[in-house]
Formats: sequence, C-alpha cells, structure tokens
Amino acid sequence: MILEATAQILLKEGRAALNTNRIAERAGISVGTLYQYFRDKHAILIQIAHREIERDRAAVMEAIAKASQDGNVDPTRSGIRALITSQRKQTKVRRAAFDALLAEGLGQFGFESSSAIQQITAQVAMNRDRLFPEDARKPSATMLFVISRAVTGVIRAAVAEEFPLLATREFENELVRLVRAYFTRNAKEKN
Amino acid sequence: MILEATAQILLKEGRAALNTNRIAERAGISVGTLYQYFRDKHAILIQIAHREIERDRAAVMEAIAKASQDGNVDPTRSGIRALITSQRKQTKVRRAAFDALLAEGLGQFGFESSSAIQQITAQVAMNRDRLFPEDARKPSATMLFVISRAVTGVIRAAVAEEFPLLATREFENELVRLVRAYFTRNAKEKN
Amino acid sequence: MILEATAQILLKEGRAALNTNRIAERAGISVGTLYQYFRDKHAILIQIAHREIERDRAAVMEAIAKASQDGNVDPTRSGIRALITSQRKQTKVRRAAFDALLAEGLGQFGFESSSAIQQITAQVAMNRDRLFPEDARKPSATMLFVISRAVTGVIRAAVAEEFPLLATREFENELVRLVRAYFTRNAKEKN
Amino acid sequence: MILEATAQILLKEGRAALNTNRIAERAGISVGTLYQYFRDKHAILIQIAHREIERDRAAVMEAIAKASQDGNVDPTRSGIRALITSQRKQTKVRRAAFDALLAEGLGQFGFESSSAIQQITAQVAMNRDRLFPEDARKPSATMLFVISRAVTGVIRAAVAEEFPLLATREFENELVRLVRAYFTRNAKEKN
DNA sequence: GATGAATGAGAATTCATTCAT
DNA sequence: GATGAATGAATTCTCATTCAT
Repeated sequence: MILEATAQILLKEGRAALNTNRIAERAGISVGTLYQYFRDKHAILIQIAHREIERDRAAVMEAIAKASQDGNVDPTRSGIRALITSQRKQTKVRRAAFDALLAEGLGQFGFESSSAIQQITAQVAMNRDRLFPEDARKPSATMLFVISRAVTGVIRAAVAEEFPLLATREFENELVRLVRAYFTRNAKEKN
Repeated sequence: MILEATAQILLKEGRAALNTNRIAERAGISVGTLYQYFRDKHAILIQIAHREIERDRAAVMEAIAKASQDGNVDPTRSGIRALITSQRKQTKVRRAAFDALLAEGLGQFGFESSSAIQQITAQVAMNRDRLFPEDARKPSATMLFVISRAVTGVIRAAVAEEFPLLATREFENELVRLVRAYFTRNAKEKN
Repeated sequence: MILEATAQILLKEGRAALNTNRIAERAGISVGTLYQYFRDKHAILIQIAHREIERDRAAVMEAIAKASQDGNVDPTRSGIRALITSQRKQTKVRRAAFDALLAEGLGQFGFESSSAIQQITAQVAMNRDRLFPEDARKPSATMLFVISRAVTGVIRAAVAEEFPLLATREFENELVRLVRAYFTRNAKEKN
Repeated sequence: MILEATAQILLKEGRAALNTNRIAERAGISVGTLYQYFRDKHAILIQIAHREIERDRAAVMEAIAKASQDGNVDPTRSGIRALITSQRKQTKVRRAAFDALLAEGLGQFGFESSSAIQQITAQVAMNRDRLFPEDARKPSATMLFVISRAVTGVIRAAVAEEFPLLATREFENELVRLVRAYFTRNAKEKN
C-alpha cells in the first residue's frame, strides 16, 4: 500500500530518501500507478497526516469512553495516557508528514490535530459535573483552545525532544494536574 | 546581510523560493561569497533559528525584569505578554526556519527554544516567594518542562492557526491562569 | 464521437491538454475502445485533418458550382469567399491537427490541402473560356501550384495572424484580383 | 553553441529526438548551463525561429539592394530568388522551430516572418516608379499583406511539399509574374 | 576575499499504449 | 467489443555546491 510504503521509507531511510519513484518501488507498483491514486507527492503526505490525526482521536476517544464506563478510572488521565501512547508511535512518520505539510503552508493541520483533542476536551468538560470538581470553571472556547494546545504542545515537545521522562508516571501526572488545575475555579488571579 | 536576505525571501516569496542563489542575489553578494560565510544552506537557517530564539528570550527576560522592579506588575503576565508579542513577529520566517530544521531532524531546536522559556520560568519560580502564592508547588524539572512547553505550545498554535483571539486580553488571561493554576498547590488529584 | 471530442478539447483546452485518456473521457468511452477505432493518437489527428480538408473542398466546390449556374456571379470570387469562410471555422482545431501532423513530418498534408484547391482551380481554369478573359494564360501545372498555394497561403496567414481585415470585402477583392491578374496574359515581364 | 546543437539534432535526428539533455550533450555543456542561457526549451526554438527569419530578411534585402544598384537586374526577381534560396536551407530546422512555436500558439511568428518580406515589399513598392510599370497600383496595407503572404506561402508550400520544380527557373518566373501581375493596374475586375 | 559560470545528480510528473477481465 | 488499471520510459527543470579566475 502506498501510504504504508511511504511510512516505511520515512521511518527507515529518512525524509531525504523520500521520492515518488522510491515510494512506488517500495509499494511494488509503478510510478504511473502511484499517480493514479494520488494527485501528487504532497497528497500522500496529507493523507498520512490525516490518518495519524484520526488515530490519535480514536485512541483518546476510546480511552475516555472506557474510563467513563468504569467509574474507577479518571477519564482525563486515561485520555492523556492514550494521547501520549499514540503520539509516541510512528514519531518519524508523523513528524515528516506534518513538517512537510507545515513547510508548505498547511497550518490548518495543526489546527485539525489539536482540534480533535479540543473536541474531546469539550465533550469531557460538558460532563464536568461528574468528571471535574463541582467548582470547575465552565469552559469557554478560549479555554478549550488553550488547554488542548497546551496538552498536545507538551506531548509533542516531549516526543520531539526525546524528553527522558516521557514514559513515566510523573510526566503523566503533571499533565493531568495541568488540566485539572486549569479547570479548578479557586485560583485567585492578580494582575 | 545574508540572514536578512533569507528572512526577506522567506517572508515575501515563501519557502519554495528560497535557494542559495536567490539569497546571494538578494544579499547583493555572489554565491561564492555566501559560501565563505556559511558552510551550507542549512547553516543559514540554523542561524536564523538561533536568532529568533534569542529574540524571544531577550524579550521575555526584559519584560520580567521590568515587572519585577516595578512591584505593581505581575512578572508572569508580563513575560507571557512579551512572548506572545515576540512570536507574532516574523511568523513566516520563524516557521520556515524551524520547519526546515525540524524537517531535517534537528529536534534540539524545539528544545532550545522552549528551553529558553524554561530557564526563565525556573528563574521566576525560584523567586516564587515573592511572585507566587505562598503555597506554590516547588517546581521540579518535569514541571518546568511541562509548563514551558505548554505555554509555548499554546502560543505557537495560536499563531500558526491564526487563532482570532490571539491578540486579546482574554487569551493572555487564560495563559496566565494556566501558569498560576499549575503552580498552585491545592489541586486535589484523584486517580 | 472521438473526432468531435478531440476537436472540442483542441478548441476549449488547447493542444497541451490533448491526450488519449482525455479524448476517451470526453468521448464517453474508455481508452481501450478508442484504440479499437484508431491505431494510435496520430491517426486521430490525421482523420481530423482529412475531414477539414474535405470540408474546405466541398465548400469551395459548392460555391463554384452555384456561381457557375447563376451566370451573374463570378465563380472565382465565390470560391474564394467560400474558402475564407471555411478556413475561419475551427481555426484552433485545424491548426492543431495540421501542426501536429507537420510536426511529425507529414508534409503531404499541406499538399493534399492546397491540392484540393488546386484541383478546383484547374477545373475552373479549364472552363476559362467562360470564366476568364479570352486572353487568359493556359494554366500549367506550375501555375496551378503557384496560384493555389498563394491563395491558401494568404488566407491561412490572415487567419493565423488574425489579420483585422480578414472579413472585409477589400480582402476578398484583393484575393480575387490576385487570381485574375495572375491568369491575365498581358503582363510584360522583364528580367 | 546551443542553437547550433539544437539545429543539428533537428536536422540529423529529427524533432522527436530533441530534448534538453540531448541538446546539452551535443553542445558539450551540462543541462544546468543550458538553463542558464535559456529559460526553457521553448526559448531555444524561439531564438532559432528569430534567427531564421532574420536570415531570410537579410538575404532578400541584400539581393534587392544589389539588384537596385545594378540597373540590369530586376529587384523583384532577385529578391524572390534570394527568398527561395534562403528558405531551402535548413528546411527541417526551420520547420521544427516554427511548428513548435505555432503549436504553442505563437501566431505572431508567422506574422513576423512574412512581415519582414512585407516590409521589403513595401520598400520596393515605394520605388515603383523605377521598379514597376508606370501604371502600377499604389500598394495599400492590404495589398502588401496579400502579396507578401502569397509569395511566402507559395515558397513554403513548395519546400514543405518538396515541389519538384522548386529549383527551376520556371518556378521563379511564375512567382515574379505573380507579383508583377498583382501590381499591374489594368486588370479589369468584374464581380 | 570575491566572483559567478558551470555542474549534474536527482526529482516530479506525464501519457501513449497494453491486456487481463 | 468494451473496459480502465497499470505501466515505465522519457522529459523537463532545479539548485546546492565548486573552483578557476
């Protein structure tokens, strides 16, 4: 499959080795055939990016759903854990796909990506009666933007920078804390 | 100047138009001369990235220093405001420089970038007696990592996605809240 | 119909957009079927060229025939007018078809094309007792070659160069004059 | 030289064998260098076409100038002879160059080409007191258009169709006759 | 130190044609 | 007869880098 071939090359040979002839070769098809399925090289990366975003979304959603049913587990923590796990996979592939896109000016992908998390966050937040402390702040659009980008930003950075504690409970704890603290009402702001 | 020429091309003509011959032309020198100052094209982007990181750092540091002297202003807010302002400048140039680098596997740059903010955060946190509520948590390395990437992640996303409220007080407020809440002790976590 | 589809593409999308897959698509058939009717792409253009030549021939013949019956009208003028009208149609299609053919070394088409006119001219000339002044020169093969290529050459150039007076009576007059003058005997040549 | 290499390939290997790599190879340079001198493949053909047009013009002009000085020779005949000679050279090269251009919609080249002849004709015609019979018609713009395209049309056709009498005195005679007859006043037109 | 013409490997993409179904 | 997915050779053009002047 073309996407798989592309992912493999990205993974094993690096971005510099990624060209349409190589992809076709790896996929066991001819270049011509490749171009029958994708308008251009670009389109392949786009599709990979979409796929990865969707995988994240699905992973987080499933984790939260499970946690919500099982009253013992914190859905926030569960979702964060799933997101960490998901982002750690295919690091090189994701990075190549996203970088390629960003490099050509597709800012919306960052959006789309975090947006999935944002939607999930929103959904979770709407159930805040059960999930959050009673005094939780009602999440505004800005709040959802901020917390979703904060969480994805931290995880991405940890993956990109190969943060040594990425796989630890401590790291997970801190992310959970970040989210819960943000939604907790009694912070007294001063200017 | 070579860096300036590069930045201009990035800004006005986009990344696709960036090549060493073009840079030399814009800089008013010959390609040969360009290669006397930079080992290769790569090195130019690296230097631009460094420059932008340093600009962020300087802006934030200055804002915090001023705020610290003037007892009336919150250094956290002041620093965040400075970071937002700094990141909004040269968006295209920064993005191109960082993307180009990331695309070629220089993860350390994200590190370095957020790291500057992290250092600043650490420094601020050490003065937490004055700056934060008495009950603030003592910042661990992980906490510094998390909060610095969270803040830069949110701002970057807002810039990249052209978040409409980017320039508003509300957005700034939420970032300040994010930081303060994170360092506030009384969040009761549950697992 | 395949020829029609080809003509349409030539007309609306230009020669660069002409390829067998596109033709088949436009014709509402599959490429495979297209190759059942035409040996190769080439053959399609050839057939179009033939068709256009035949259209010219038919138009001129008909005009002359009519004029010959109706004693009031000059068959020469009538034929020229018909040729102008015919050549003005489908300009792009004709050009593409002929160019494509010439480009691939089919000189005979120019021949065939003008040749139709030449045959007509010959026929007309044979009736010169009625059609031309009494003192008209007896047309040799060379003369027929010259006058037929002269007339088609002028009209083609006028079409190709978008000569502004192409549609005027003046232009038609001059062509008629060219033909009649050429066949008039009393030109005194000097060397 | 690039143009020379292109002309040679056109001549010896035919149009189908003409590609930029081949040209560079034949010219003894690298493709890169070729592209430093010509924006694209197209531009090479354009330049060749210009060159050929200019050669025609120069040849005709010179012939006429010489004939005008030498009172014994008819400038019209002399110019026509020069044009025939000029067009017979580099047939394949010219054809390829012009076809390529026409194929991509550069109708103006036909114009430019015949236009050179037209200008010459105009100049000659202005001296008609000496060159033409006293009763010659005063040439209008349309007349110049017609006669220039007629002459070039006939010669081109003769070359393209490999007209067997192309090199004969008879052919030349007929062209001279065509021009002189056209400018002779006493043709009595009827409609 | 500066120059900039030359390099040439390499990449993306096209399209006429085939042939198994 | 019709189909249309697959082919892959071929072509145009780019651009980082070098090096003789």
